[in-house]
Amino acid sequence: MGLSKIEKFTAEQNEIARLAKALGHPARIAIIQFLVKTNSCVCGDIVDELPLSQSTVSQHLKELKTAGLIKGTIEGPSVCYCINEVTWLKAKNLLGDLFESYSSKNNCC
Amino acid sequence: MGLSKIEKFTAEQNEIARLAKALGHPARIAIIQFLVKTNSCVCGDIVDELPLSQSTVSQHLKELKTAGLIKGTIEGPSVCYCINEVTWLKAKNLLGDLFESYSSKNNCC
DNA sequence: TTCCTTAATCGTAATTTTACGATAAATGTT
DNA sequence: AACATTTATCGTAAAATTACGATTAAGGAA
Repeated sequence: MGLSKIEKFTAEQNEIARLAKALGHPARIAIIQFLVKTNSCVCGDIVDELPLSQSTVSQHLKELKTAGLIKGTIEGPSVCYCINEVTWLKAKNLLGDLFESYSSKNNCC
Repeated sequence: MGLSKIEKFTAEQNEIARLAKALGHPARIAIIQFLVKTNSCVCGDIVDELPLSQSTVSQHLKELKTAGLIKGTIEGPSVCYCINEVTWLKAKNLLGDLFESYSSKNNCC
């Protein structure tokens, strides 16, 4: 079926999974790392940074944008992308809390 | 094509993406949260906790196990699962570093 | 041994993802 | 206006994901 039954899970579980899934491809990690490294809007250079075709990169950018992790603003003929701080912090907190919630004590196997 | 060109990216990018992808489904988040909550080996109760069939849950468990995030030990007729601490901490660090690497200063759009 | 329980695997189907070339749309330049 | 640049979208194909029922495998209980 390929379609997750999102209605069966909590809003938080769906949200965490949605954000993690958006980060679940090396190209998108590369895009994020590039945006973080330059630490400002990046206009037009992203395609050149990736070993993928322009259309494929555009698709990955769209997925990151749909997930809310980045945002793009039109700047003349090109588009400038940067990290979307609000969702970025939400992802940081949700995933951070998940990782923090585990304690190695009582681990029996 | 559905196949990511993992050879085009760095080992770190692939590793982060691989771990994030494993967390990219609400059922797997639910499994992880359940294991974290009980904070010990969970034997046989996982299927009952999820709104999915036994075979589907088994498939999700396998993906988490393949990613290294959980481990299962055979305990009589059932299998006990728990968080795999080593990979869990690796994921925590890799994703943690990624989220920490972003600073909202100089954000222009 | 026979039965029951538990979990993995198989087979299958629908959907999504990944990827690329080609095309379209939008803006700036000459 | 004509052209070049940049990015999104369309069309397509291959592969992966998700899901379930049915079956298999393994261990414990009667």
